[in-house]
Amino acid sequence: MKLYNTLTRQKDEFVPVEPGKVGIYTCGPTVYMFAHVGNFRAYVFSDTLRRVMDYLGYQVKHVMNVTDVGHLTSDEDTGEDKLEKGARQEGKTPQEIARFYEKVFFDDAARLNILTPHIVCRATDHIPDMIELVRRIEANGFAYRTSVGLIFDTGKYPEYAALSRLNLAEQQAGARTTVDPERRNPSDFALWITNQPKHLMQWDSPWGRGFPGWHLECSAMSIKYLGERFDIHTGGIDHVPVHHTNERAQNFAATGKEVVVRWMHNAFLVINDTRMGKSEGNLVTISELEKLGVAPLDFRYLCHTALYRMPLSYTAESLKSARNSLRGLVDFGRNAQVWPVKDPAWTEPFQREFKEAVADDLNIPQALAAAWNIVREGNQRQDRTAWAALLDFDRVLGLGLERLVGATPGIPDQVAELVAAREAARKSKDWAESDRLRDRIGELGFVVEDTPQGARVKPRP
RNA sequence: GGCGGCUUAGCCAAGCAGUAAGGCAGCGGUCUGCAAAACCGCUACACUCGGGUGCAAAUCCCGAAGCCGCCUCCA
Repeated sequence: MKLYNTLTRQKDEFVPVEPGKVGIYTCGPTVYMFAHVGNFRAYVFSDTLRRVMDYLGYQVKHVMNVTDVGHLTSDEDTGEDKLEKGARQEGKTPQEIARFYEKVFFDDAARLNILTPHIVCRATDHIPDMIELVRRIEANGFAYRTSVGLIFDTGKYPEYAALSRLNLAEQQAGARTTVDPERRNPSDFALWITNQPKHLMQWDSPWGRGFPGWHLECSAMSIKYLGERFDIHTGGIDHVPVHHTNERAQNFAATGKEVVVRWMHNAFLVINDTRMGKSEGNLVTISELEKLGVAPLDFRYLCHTALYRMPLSYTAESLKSARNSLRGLVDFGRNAQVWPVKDPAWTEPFQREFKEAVADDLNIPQALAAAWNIVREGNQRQDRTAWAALLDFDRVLGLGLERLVGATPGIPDQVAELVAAREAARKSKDWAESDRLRDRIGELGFVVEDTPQGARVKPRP
């Protein structure tokens, strides 16, 4: 299979570190506020990556962090911790805040059929691992002290700019932040932050009481769970220049190796020609999506309509399109599941197309096209083989088609009575009464469809 | 100022050198008491614009325009 690598800026053949296995580390949520649909595009992406790897027969180990400390509100290594700010605003402890939003995150993820990573690790549970990693970094001569704490010396790592292809000489250092005169290089960042007495979450360390820099947790935990050389690290494209660049530098400083073989980054969800972000004030959560009449899985389908590396338009129209598409797939399943199996082989070319598409840097749009071709031809053939193929595809798509098809919403007794009455009216060809009853059923929020097998009722779309 | 991305039908979006996937919407038809649902069919002589290199370019190169992201926290 081929996968894009941010480091090399090209698609190349995936060769696992250990044959038959793949280790994936995903930059997880900072749990101090609700995650929005833009965030979730990233997790649909990493989930899809995991599912594709599994589909192609790899033994997957998927690790994701939960950031519950150390993520400051500014990058000056002196600002307020996000968790603590949230706690102060809501009158709770940082841990209460973190656990609350962590739970909401995983509840939302579950509604998107995002599989829980095999290992979910909280930063605060790994402080000793982080301290140990910093010891190694310091022992290897990559750190120095300032009044802020222990600082990473990016000047010691010639490869520092490679991941994001930074032009450090031309970068306008401190263009939007104040320059710390104690730093040797503008890009240097804090490994361990001390002298912040107002900070609630503090731990003892060889460098004094304090707390870890943001980038540290991902280095420490990815190495702990996946080893000093692992296959894939995922995250949003915004993490390339700072977070992942620094992580990579830490990894090298501690181990002397290129720890991450392949970096993969998803592009943003674009809403009204701008990104979705807190400062943009255009956040939409999964719950709010449902208020708009859009199911979480409709959103998952939307994510599948574009390549993960391309910006995806999030509009009322694109959402509606995704919702209708998913309904189409489900409606097909309702019909197809009762057809006989006629020719078990005709879907094979499409299945091959599907597999090739997902193995080509996760080209889900192309894979989806194969699925729809099966739908069209399946309809013509009236062959359940089509449905079996779609259920196989769903191992990658994660739309839960089988469950969606099986889901039969409850029909209120009142509606059932009206339907029965209408059936009687139709039998006696009393069309006026029949139509009146259909309108009445419609007012109650249901649609009745006449089929050869009798009336079928479902909630109005 | 630096780095990067995008521009394909009404909308979303694949394709990345061999003559435009797929979905949504729309239109026509079959079915139906009428509908709905479902199904069948149709819908870009063309890929922002201008040059260039190829037998061949949406696809490669150069240039222009528009839009966007990152270099503050951010998926």
